[in-house]
Amino acid sequence: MLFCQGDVWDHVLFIRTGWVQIYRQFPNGQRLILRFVLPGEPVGLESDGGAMPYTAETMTAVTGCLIGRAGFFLACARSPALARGVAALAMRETLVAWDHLCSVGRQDARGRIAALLLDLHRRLTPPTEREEVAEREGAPVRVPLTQTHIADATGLTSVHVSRTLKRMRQERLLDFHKGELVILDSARLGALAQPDAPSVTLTPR
Amino acid sequence: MLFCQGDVWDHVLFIRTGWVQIYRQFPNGQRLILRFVLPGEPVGLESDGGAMPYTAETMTAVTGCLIGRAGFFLACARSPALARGVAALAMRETLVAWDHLCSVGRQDARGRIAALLLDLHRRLTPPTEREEVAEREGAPVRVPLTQTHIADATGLTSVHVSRTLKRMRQERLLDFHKGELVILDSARLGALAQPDAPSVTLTPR
DNA sequence: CGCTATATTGATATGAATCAACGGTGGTGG
DNA sequence: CCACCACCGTTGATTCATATCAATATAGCG
Repeated sequence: MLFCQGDVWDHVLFIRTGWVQIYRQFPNGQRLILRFVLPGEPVGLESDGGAMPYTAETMTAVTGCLIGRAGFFLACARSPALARGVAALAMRETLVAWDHLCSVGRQDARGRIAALLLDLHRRLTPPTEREEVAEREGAPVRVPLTQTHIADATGLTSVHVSRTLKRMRQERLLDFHKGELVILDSARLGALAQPDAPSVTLTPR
Repeated sequence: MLFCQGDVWDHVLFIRTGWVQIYRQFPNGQRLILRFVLPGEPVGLESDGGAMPYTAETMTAVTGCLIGRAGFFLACARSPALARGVAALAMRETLVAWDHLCSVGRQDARGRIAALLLDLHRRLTPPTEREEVAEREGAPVRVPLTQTHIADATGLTSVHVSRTLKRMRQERLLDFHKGELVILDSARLGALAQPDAPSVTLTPR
């Protein structure tokens, strides 16, 4: 547990290895995972300096670079390039949140799970290996999630995630078992996850 | 229509008066409203400079300040304070998106609508008048939304929004008719919208 | 060994979507 | 002035997706 919703946390942590989950918890005991933090990504940037509006908890052993919040923003004030980079990071963060929002707000269980697992799979694949999509299909990737994690990230129930994963396995879309993710048919999965509409074909208004 | 998903839009627009909706559209014709932009807020900041990943459309007559994207970020590069401000803006934007995500992912129709309308009502009320919550109850506020807007922002159907608003009206929670929003019982509405869990009372893990 | 967390499966309940019809309203043009 | 039309909201009947409740299996772990 890095910090808990409500804590004051005057640091920023850049993950080098391991996974972290960022989530909100609700009075009724439910929670919603906002983001999985992978190596190279920051934790704790989104804050006004007061109580953290979310919880950060490690999912595996984690190493990273811990920086004091005040010092970090002091450095930003001295380096416009750094400040600009942080702004770009934060804006990309918003776009990621909006993708997530669309997935949860407008897709069914299969679509949400497809979107989540495809996104994780993509982020875990070095960009140099892109374009060889077919190559990567069938290769197992280590993804330290439980079905409960998937449920909490997609706004579903773990029971329903279990059923849906079973169905997707039967449909030869993917296989997910014991933290091993195998993408079997990225084309059909991508269609399920409904990538952004080709805006050219949409009549505006 | 300020710009359409897929367009290149090399500007940033700061709204002075009027409302703008930011949304994603999907191949099947559905859409999801990501954000309502109110006076004082920016449009088009979240972008990598390429095709816009969302559509921005005016909901009323709008005035504002239109700035070239390149010039704006040039100014950021010269003024660390400005860059820092933009970064803070973007981070707050992410927190807003996460609130929205929680609402859509973990609440029922009443909760989602309550959260949306309370949020709009709060943003429309000058901060100087805070603490006089009871005062503001019962005062109608102009909110230029249709029920379809509410549906597209909450991930529901306009049919279901109609039924749910009727029920909330009968429960004396609020009244929304023809763009006039009246908050009747902000306490019960706030409970429905499930504000952040009081993290102190939650046992971590 | 029993503990706890995780996954699976079945039966049932429920919230929301869908399909369909209809009424009001404002705008537009004849 | 009226006829028409597009949009918006309402309501009812029905279907469907997902939640809920409950039982069981399994595996890791101290």
